[in-house]
Amino acid sequence: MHSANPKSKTEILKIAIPLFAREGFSGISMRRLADEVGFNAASLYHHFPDKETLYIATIKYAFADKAQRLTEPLTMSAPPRERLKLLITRLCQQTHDDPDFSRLVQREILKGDEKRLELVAKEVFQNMFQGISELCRELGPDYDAHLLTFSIIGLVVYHYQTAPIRLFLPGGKAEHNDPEVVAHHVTALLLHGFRPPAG
Amino acid sequence: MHSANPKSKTEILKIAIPLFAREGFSGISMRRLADEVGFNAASLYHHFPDKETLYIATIKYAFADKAQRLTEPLTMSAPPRERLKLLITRLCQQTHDDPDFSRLVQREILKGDEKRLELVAKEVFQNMFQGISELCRELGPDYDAHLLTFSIIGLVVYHYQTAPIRLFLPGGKAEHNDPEVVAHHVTALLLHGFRPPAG
DNA sequence: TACACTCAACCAAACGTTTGTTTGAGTTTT
DNA sequence: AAAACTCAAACAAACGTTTGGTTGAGTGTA
Repeated sequence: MHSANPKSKTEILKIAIPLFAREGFSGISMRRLADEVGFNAASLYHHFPDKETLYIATIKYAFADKAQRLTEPLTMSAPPRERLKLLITRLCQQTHDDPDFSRLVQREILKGDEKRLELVAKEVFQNMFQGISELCRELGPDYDAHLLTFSIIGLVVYHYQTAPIRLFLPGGKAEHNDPEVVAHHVTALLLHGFRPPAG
Repeated sequence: MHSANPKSKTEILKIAIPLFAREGFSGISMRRLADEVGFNAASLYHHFPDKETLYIATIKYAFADKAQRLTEPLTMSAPPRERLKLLITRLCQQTHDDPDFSRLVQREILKGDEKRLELVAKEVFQNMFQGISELCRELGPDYDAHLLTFSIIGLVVYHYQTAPIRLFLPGGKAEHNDPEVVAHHVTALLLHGFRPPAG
């Protein structure tokens, strides 16, 4: 009984994720990737027909199951404000722990291929987006739910996106990357705006 | 008095901005850039010693004077809330009108070269950052000014950054890119949090 | 047990193309 | 005439990809 061995395939993808995330599609050659895996460049073509297929497979692999993890805090039964706190905390942890995911999403948006963006939107973000939107309709019924949803995500994602440059600007500290610190800040800002209650 | 003719040089840079912004450094070849300019590839080497120098010149050219325009609304004498509204409105307009600037900043952060990030931070963003930070200390004295400053910028920048994918998510409309709509939304959220006053 | 056979996995070498860059000679401008 | 500018042609290196294998574990037959 012969079956395609998925081990090497996913091992290639695991190594490809940070490479493509940091250097981009045209920034990583097949030889460079093969070197990192410990293969000859030709061996990559045994598992994938060409570079673009390998890249798309890398993205799909990096995005797999992310949708579930992101929607998890939304399914809990708790007061809206508690669900918001939980969501933001989880979002901060996730974004902090897996920066390559954010980078790959960023690069997909920068490339701007509509078909691929539509796929990513529907398969990765749609569930989380709708969950947050419903929460927004409860907590901020006077706002546009679409705008507010992206504001919540943006407050978290943009913060970690700009981490490398924030250290060079006044007041930047390493502890500003602590997910709990960020989550507390974002939650307070969303709930109360510029004038938070004491504590 | 002989000085290098800056005309061709800046014409090259003007054309290089959108190309590098959309495709990245390794995504644009010297031949491709020369074609767009209407030159032979070799001619580029009369104006710039190599590709990297050309790229850095492109960034500097794209970033020039941006610092001034961004700080302009901060110098006005008006109540803090008015200055905030003005700042956010201008930030939305600027980000909307010049998407390539945001893209180049994004790519610089993605690359993560510390020396170049330090340069960009100090020469492009420092003034604006400090101005917003002072405004933050007036409007939201209970917050960390550094975190709050990045929250303000992030609310605007992330919104336009994600424009290409927002259309594929529920509730996305073209009018969500209107700077006035975005400015109104962001200002209300910052001032009041989830529960804005009527109107 | 031994033998022949299959097939996924891997690699060395080479393919044609594209890359960044250089050269040298021509054209335009001053 | 001198300086600034442009180009066709060529360079080595790196690129994505193909070719033609070798290997070793699994399977069926005797």
